[in-house]
Amino acid sequence: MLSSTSLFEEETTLFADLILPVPIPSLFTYRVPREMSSMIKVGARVIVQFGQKRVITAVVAQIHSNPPVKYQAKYILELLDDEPIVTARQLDLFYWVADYYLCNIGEVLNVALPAGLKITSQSRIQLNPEFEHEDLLTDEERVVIDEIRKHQTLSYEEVERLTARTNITKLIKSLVGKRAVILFEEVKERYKPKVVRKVRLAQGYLSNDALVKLTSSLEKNPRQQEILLKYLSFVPVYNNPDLNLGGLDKTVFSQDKSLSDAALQTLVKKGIFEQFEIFISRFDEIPAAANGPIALTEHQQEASRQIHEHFQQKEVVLLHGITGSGKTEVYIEMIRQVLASGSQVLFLLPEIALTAQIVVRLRKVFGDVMGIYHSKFSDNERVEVWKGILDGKFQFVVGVRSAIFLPFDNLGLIIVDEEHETSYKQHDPAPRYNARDVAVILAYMHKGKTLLGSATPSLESYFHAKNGRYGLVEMKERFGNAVLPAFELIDIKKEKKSRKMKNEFSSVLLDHLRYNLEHKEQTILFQNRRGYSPYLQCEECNWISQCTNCDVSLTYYMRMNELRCHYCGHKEEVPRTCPNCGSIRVKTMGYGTEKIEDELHVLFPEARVQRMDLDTTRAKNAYQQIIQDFEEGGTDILVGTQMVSKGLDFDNVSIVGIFDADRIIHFPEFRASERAFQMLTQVSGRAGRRAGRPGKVLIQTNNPGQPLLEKVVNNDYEGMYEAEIAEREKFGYPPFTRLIKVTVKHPDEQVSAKAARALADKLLPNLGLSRVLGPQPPLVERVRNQFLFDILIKLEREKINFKAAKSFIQEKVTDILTDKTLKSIQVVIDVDCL
DNA sequence: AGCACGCCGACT
DNA sequence: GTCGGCGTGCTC
Repeated sequence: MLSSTSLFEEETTLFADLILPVPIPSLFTYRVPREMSSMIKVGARVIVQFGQKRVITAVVAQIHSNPPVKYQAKYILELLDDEPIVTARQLDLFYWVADYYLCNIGEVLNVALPAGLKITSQSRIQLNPEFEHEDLLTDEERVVIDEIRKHQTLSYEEVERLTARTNITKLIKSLVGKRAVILFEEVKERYKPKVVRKVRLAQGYLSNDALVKLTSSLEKNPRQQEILLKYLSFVPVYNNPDLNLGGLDKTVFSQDKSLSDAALQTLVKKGIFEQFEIFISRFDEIPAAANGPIALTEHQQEASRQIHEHFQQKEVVLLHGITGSGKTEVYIEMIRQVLASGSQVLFLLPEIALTAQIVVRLRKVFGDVMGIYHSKFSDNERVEVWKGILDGKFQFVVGVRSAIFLPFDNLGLIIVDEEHETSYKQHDPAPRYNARDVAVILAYMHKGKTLLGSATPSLESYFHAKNGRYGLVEMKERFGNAVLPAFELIDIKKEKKSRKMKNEFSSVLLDHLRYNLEHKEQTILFQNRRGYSPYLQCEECNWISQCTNCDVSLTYYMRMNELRCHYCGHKEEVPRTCPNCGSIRVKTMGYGTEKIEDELHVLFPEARVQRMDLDTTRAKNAYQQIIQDFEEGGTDILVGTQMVSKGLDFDNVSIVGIFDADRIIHFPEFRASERAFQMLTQVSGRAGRRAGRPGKVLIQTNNPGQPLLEKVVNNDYEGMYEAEIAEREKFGYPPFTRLIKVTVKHPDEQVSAKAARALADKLLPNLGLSRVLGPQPPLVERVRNQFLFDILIKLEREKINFKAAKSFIQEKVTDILTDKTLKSIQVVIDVDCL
């Protein structure tokens, strides 16, 4: 009362609205403990109890002093960060993503934060000190109690191992009920900085005088003297006392077996040495290369000039540069300029391209101001990139799609390389965002620019560029006189008729393979299908290997001798006879990379063949290993899926062979032509990279006359674009419309169908027949025992209020989910689905 | 998403 | 009679 009221006001209780990394639409309000009030900031992480058992990390979205009226807020348990770990800009972006892609803010946070920044809570049990009635325990419970007495506490997993039962909740409940044990939560921060333990001389011993005295005083302690001498040999403080500050790594002493660790300890105890720890980076320190501008060719300079010019007016520029036109140099020049102006740069790449050569190259140019954000990195490494951006260590980040969520505060430029890549779109857990599109928004929020690059741009981007929404820059010359590869279309039908085929191989392809082997040149073979064969079939009764959980055939894997489902991961043993009729005439049908590889071994026993697909690159360094091997000439023929089409530049590849082009071209999907053109062009680009000597691309097809192949052969992107865009306009597909796919899932086909129908009926009156397609079952009707129905909604770009339409759709979905007969369905909304 | 609560079939 | 199945509803 006497003291100032302002002091009193400062003590009003604060509340914090938190974003929890769970799929719940609302924020949650917690009470800020008094001692935390002056410390807590928006964007900091806190730990809270959520529900009965869970303890989770949340991020502060708002701080205020309005106590909630309908419930009693719980206290925040702990504040993890003194400074925000999520910036205000990021929060804006998270909200934008949640809003645009129709998902919960918590789901965005969940993909944005690397796992290392989320703490885990693990339930553990300990003995209740007041436990008395031991006689009440069952034998099983007694075993658990004995074990707790031995180890103080046990985790759930440890109890599970102890009892050999699958569900231990009942057991633990019973123990709690008998007042034998107490449950508690152990909270662990996952991120551990990497530390180095060091020692250095204490202050008083730094002068030469003191050192001499010290050395002689240790005459009687030879072990300690040895340590001192060792230290001085590494850190000559008598020459330069400042060196002492950095100290010496303790491992230097521990690795030398002749030195005594005990003696070192004594020196520390005596206060002659002092111990300290430093945090070090998990990333190698690579200094940037000499900073002179790289020499751009005339074409590259021109492209660079045009990009700058467009950026005067436009937020986004599309750089359409054919394979080998030297886009990378243009990027490097751009990055360098933006960094020099003091802004940050983000360079996005599709997942597989990131491990490849371009990263090495960029690292060489930019050294350790460049951070790498990649899914094959460990949690700790990812947290280090995150923190490195926050405290200014990394000005430039090369990363995969989730890198758009990193804590930038001043982005000048985002480059999206291979912008047409579908892997920029996240499919499975929400948010189902497209990093390429989010990048444009993110750059805009930072008042920076976006540069999209591709040899085969997506129709959407090219459309925007043609219409002046984006700037368009084209690079149509191959770098350093390298010529485009020559194409040959091989008519499989003809070859079959004249019996020239050897299984999947045409005689033309075989001839070229043979030639290449003899001349020690390398070949890449492309078949966009994993496994040995996509299915097995009985020749007697036509039985086909099928997944029990999904409506797809099981792919046969010869090496593993098993059948696998590519949708749910289900595995089966290969039947020796037909499970239906018992016949032994079960044959493999169709072919994948494994079969091609296998046949190559038979056809060319001396050839060194490598396969590169999802199955051979699971291990952390497998991908790099295969590439390195190929680069060094250890492989003659590389067989692979689309993985071989991205970001690989090899000098000695003179032949690229493509199997089954027809399957890619005629895939039942409206984007098939675009995709096929992109894929075939990208793979073809792997051939003939060497100046002055054209490589050759052999495409096996049943129909060499089809227009799309003609366009691939002539490298006629423009032609493909014109033909496709006309179709898209005619049938109302992107880029003229935006697509939203609503998928209904339920284990009961009838329920699923009924719900989808009901939803479509709710949408139709307002949106109209032309905008609502379906419901129809997707290509694979059943996945993981759930029956799927898709409703595709097409919304014209300029005509329809997209935001309003989306909330209308969401409203109708909520309606359906409250219907008591249908509420058990799952609904997935995919905005801008691919 | 988890997790608790609650109501119906096969077993010590 | 219990154990355990998963449908439903809530979490500040």
